[in-house]
Amino acid sequence: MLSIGELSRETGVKVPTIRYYEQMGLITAPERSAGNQRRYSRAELERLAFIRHGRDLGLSIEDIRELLELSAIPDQTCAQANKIAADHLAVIREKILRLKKLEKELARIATGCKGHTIGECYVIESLSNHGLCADGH
Amino acid sequence: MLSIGELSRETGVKVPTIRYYEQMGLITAPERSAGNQRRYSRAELERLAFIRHGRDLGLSIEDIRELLELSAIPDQTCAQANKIAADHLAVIREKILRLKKLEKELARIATGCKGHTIGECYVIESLSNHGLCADGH
DNA sequence: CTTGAAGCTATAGTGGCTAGAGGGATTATA
DNA sequence: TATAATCCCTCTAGCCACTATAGCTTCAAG
Ligand SMILES: [Zn+2]
Ligand SMILES: [Zn+2]
Ligand SMILES: [Zn+2]
Ligand SMILES: [Zn+2]
Repeated sequence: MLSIGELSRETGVKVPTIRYYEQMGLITAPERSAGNQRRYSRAELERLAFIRHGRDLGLSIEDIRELLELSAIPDQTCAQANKIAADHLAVIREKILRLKKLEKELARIATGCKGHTIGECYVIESLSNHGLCADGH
Repeated sequence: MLSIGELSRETGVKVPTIRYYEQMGLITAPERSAGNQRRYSRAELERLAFIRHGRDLGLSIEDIRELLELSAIPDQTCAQANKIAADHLAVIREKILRLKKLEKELARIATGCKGHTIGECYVIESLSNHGLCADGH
């Protein structure tokens, strides 16, 4: 049996976050010690590691909740699990595209200032005037 | 003089967001009509457009607040404005790098499932086992 | 003068945590 | 066994940048 601190160290999930996940119903309330402290089993550690991995991959809590529910039914079709992964990949790709556009614009803005005062500053001018931007963002 | 709705249409900033910016002190409380409704001048429209452009470029409210304060002092050096832009560019580039790693991992996960049931699902397996991941994320 | 859109304030909710206050439990050492 | 250090408990509030709702008032067009 692990204390919440040990579980935290083993999974890399911070202690208040573990309690938060319990409150959100992502993990069930564990056993308690005689003095009312949480005590976790190995199965609970694995579940938390699954959650952590999902979060590290950028999945939302709700996606993870659904994947956890699915993973409890080994005989069911995995179409929905595949869809969650595919949808999330699409979201990440869109984010990358958006950020690349921003990067282009910001690289121009951040390197374009040849002046020395605010009155001549290309950064300030660029923010005042979206017409200087190449892409629509 | 513009009503808050007209200002919203002209800048693309939603009405509740304009009120929120006022509350945050990013824009000053405008004149009011006889019936207590907000009335904006062209100068206020330009200030809001500046804010909107900053947000579209991903700057934080605090960065924008600082840039607005700087822009009021045309004779001062613009070093700080340039720094805000450069720092933000660096943040965006880091985000892109992180998302590209995620994309790689997710592309593998989302396209790797050859099974049909949860029990054989590569998505579920990948989440359970970080060892399958190439990069540390 | 009526109607419907638009505006007002105040409060609470979003996601995913994180921080702090004010205590109780456990464990290691003396 | 005493004590001190560390850990853990609950509860509440805060973070960011909005967004939504409720219950009301004002405005502009016909
Ligand atoms: Zn400059
Ligand atoms: Zn622009
Ligand atoms: Zn599958
Ligand atoms: Zn991994």
